[in-house]
Amino acid sequence: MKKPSIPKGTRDFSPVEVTRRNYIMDTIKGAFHNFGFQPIETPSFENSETLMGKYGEEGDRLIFKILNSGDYLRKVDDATYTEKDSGKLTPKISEKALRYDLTVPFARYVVQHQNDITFPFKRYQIQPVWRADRPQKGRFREFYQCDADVVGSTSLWQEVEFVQLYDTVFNKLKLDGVTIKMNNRKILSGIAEMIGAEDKLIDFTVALDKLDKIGEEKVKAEMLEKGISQDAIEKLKPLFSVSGNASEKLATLKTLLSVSTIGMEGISEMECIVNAIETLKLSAATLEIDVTLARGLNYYTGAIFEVAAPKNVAMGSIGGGGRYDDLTGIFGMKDMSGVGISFGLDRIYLVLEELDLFPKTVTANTRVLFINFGEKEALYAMQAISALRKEGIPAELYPDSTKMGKQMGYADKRDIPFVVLAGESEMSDGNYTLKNMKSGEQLKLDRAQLLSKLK
RNA sequence: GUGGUUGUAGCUCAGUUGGUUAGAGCGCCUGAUUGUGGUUCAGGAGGUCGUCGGUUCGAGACCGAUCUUCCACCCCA
Repeated sequence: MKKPSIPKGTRDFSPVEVTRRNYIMDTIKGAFHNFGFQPIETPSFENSETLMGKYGEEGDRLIFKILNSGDYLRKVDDATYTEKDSGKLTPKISEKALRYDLTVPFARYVVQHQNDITFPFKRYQIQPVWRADRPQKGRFREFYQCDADVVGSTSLWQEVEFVQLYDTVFNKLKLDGVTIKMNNRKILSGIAEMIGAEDKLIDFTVALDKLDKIGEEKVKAEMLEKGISQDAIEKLKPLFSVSGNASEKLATLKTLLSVSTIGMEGISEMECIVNAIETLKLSAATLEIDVTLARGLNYYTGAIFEVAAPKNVAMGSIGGGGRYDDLTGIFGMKDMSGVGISFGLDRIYLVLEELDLFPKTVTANTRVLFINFGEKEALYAMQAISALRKEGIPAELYPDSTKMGKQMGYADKRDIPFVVLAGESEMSDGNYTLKNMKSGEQLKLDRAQLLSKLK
């Protein structure tokens, strides 16, 4: 018989994995609450028109489309069918699609429920999203995002709080050495303006983003290839060597971008955030200015964040976010600024695993197993089990009265620390024999003693 | 979506230039041990070699397609 399997890029989670994932999720949730965010949930699939075109051309390709139900092909006209143009056929046979991220559904939620929402609205959302990508290490086709966003406030204090939120979570997870990289879309625009390549902003930033990965020369080559002039690239030169701490970098940028109003605006925003964080201090993370950071440009308009795992772990970013002044604009609601961040649960899991940072605490395991000696003995055991459970001590009875070796082996394999043996002789004395599986020590106890011993 | 890579027992993997009945370790089951697990010993079960097709007298091995794994690109958590 063919062995069953699961689709590419999806995973099953074992009890240990679920426990560990819950540990991360509970930590993040706790911090979200602590910072005043409220939870919402949205459907796992949306109308296609809600998602399509919101993530760029590449995004559209990676959205999982859901086939219409019924005899969907019959409703397609012959011309469209014969043409075999997927782009034209898809909207006719698919009207729903799986959630691709949590930000766009959130924007939809805000616009749809605007009359019931009190602004500024701080929401968090922890749900799976789906991408039809090719899986790699730390990249799956089904994965969880943990997002926190605020809409309805342009205050830079939000950005400051998000930096603190990142720091709080990583501190609680004992994950030291993460770097929160920060940039600002306005600075990128300013640079493009300065070199006279405003129209090539996206191409220019995508190339710039690769600086630490492929090096200065290759970045220049890619820019040249995208039609950015040699002259313009020359003007970028000082940018490649911006160094020092945050304040020093800002000072350098100020002289470089003095000609650009928008660039200066970005610098002053970053300055505000950096100054606040310098006073408030971070404990687990470092805030770093990185003018080459350029993610999510399809909607970010101000601050851009990306969190890098500690340097000794080979892992891409474990979180990201930014400010988007007009996210709800795509659904017809103007002047609603938003800013938010996201935690990559699956990647954080891999990092904690690699650094052996999961707490050793005994997982929500059974504390005591009662050996089953038969009907009468099982009933006797159940009385003690009920009493233990009432005290909050996880206890269970081996369901079948099979050979003792098998029952003991079960306790051993499941790492259950105590076993109770209660057969005829114990029953007649009103006792229970408690065995410590680690030391092998055995004690005869009455029910009250058993309870206090297992507490 | 582009290029490469991987698939043999429940798990980790051997398997020679194509040649008879495909192996090991771990795990599992049974017994030594009918009220004592983790150790030891003896025995046992388990595989249409990812799938489909092709070459050949003969394919786990060679060829093609497809699925899967991992990697790079693209992009991203």
